[in-house]
Amino acid sequence: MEKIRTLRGFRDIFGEELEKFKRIERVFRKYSDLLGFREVELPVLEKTELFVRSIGDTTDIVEKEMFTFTDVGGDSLTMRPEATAGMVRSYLQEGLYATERMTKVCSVGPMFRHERPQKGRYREFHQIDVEVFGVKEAIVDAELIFMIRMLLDELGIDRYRIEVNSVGCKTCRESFRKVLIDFFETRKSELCEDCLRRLERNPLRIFDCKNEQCIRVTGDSPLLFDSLCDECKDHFTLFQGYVKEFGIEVDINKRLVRGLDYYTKTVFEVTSEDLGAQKAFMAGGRYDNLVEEMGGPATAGIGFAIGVERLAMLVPASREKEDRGCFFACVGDRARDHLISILKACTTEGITLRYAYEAKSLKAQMRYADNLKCDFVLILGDDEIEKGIITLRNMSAKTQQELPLDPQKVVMEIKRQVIGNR
RNA sequence: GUGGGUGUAGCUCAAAGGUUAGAGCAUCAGGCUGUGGUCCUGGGGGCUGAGGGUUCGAGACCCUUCACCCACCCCA
Repeated sequence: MEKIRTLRGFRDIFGEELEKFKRIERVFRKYSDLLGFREVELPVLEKTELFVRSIGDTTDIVEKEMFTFTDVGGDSLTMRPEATAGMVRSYLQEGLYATERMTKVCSVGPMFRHERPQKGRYREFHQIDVEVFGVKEAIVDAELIFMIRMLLDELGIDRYRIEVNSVGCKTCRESFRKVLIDFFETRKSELCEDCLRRLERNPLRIFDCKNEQCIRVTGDSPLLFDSLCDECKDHFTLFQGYVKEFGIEVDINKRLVRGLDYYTKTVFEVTSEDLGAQKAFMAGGRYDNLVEEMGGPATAGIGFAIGVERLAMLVPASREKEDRGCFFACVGDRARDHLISILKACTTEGITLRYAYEAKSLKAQMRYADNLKCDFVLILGDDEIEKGIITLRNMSAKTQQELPLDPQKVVMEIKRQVIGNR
């Protein structure tokens, strides 16, 4: 019979990788709390329309990467491919725009995109998401960069670049679009097939192309950054100044563009050369029109997402020594009768107690205990029972002592030695 | 969706068309009474990803298919 395995791009996450996930979340929650973010948990499944309207119906995500199906009632439903859409929906649905002057929220969970898997890219992947609604001032843009910096520092990651850019607002982007199309029309013959398609669709994304020839062309092209309107220019200048005050170095990448339609003004990406081709592991930006476009009041917004799988690849393996607890080795049926009382006492007092469920030779049990890297082994057999004692062996010190056969006293002694071990 | 690479034991990999497909690691059991790691001995474990073909003979060669990996597109 064929083994059933996970769907393509879906994985079991466990062991060392899961430990890194947990560490990342722990560090994240520390700073999201400190900076006043409120955590929310949102549905994984939403109406398809939510994503079509927010992400943009000509983006690749919406066109070919969503897990979409029709449910029994006939509605088109979609497994969320990113977090911001749901966050905006929730902000509007819960009426937060009316009850607080600004809103800082964050969320952690799985996202789904129907893409071809590769290094650092899966169909089910995890994002940590941060959003601020109702603040148009550039100081909050810088605050998010600061937050990113604190996270990276505490996680012990130092090989990365923070790239920033401005993609302007509706007005400056529209007028620039025409300039850009005119330019590329004159150089059409030099562009690759993909870029010719981009020219029709979204010419800004030609800047993303990895083809050398195209890169040469874009080198000669006018840049959106250089034709920002005064408001957008001022916003970016302020942002830069605040970032500098935080003492954070960022690289201005005037070619940086994002794949989602809703971004305005500030955009940023954190990249690492240690990740393979998918080198961006955090990214975000401002979206000052999105809330209104989704049917809410005109409300500024900004946020970013962390790709947890990608970030985990950069997190150094933790070398914290974990407490492997104690093993109970028993010889003979009479000894087994004491198992439950000892297990109860240990568990109550916070000591991990493990033992062999099936009867085995003492040698086998010792081997097992060693295998589990237990720090202590309790040995109980007929000899001990006769004398009313139990043997406690310290595995690393290779010493052992006799204790009275009393679960409470045994547990107290182990606790005392555990503290001494540290 | 497109291109390239790889599929052999739980894991990492051998076997240049010729016996019964091997090794290391892992696992389990022994090495005289009830004591772990090192060492020694032994055991279990495989439809060689699947299906077809060529051949006296296929893990190997050919075709098909599936899976995984990497890359493109795009994105975290």
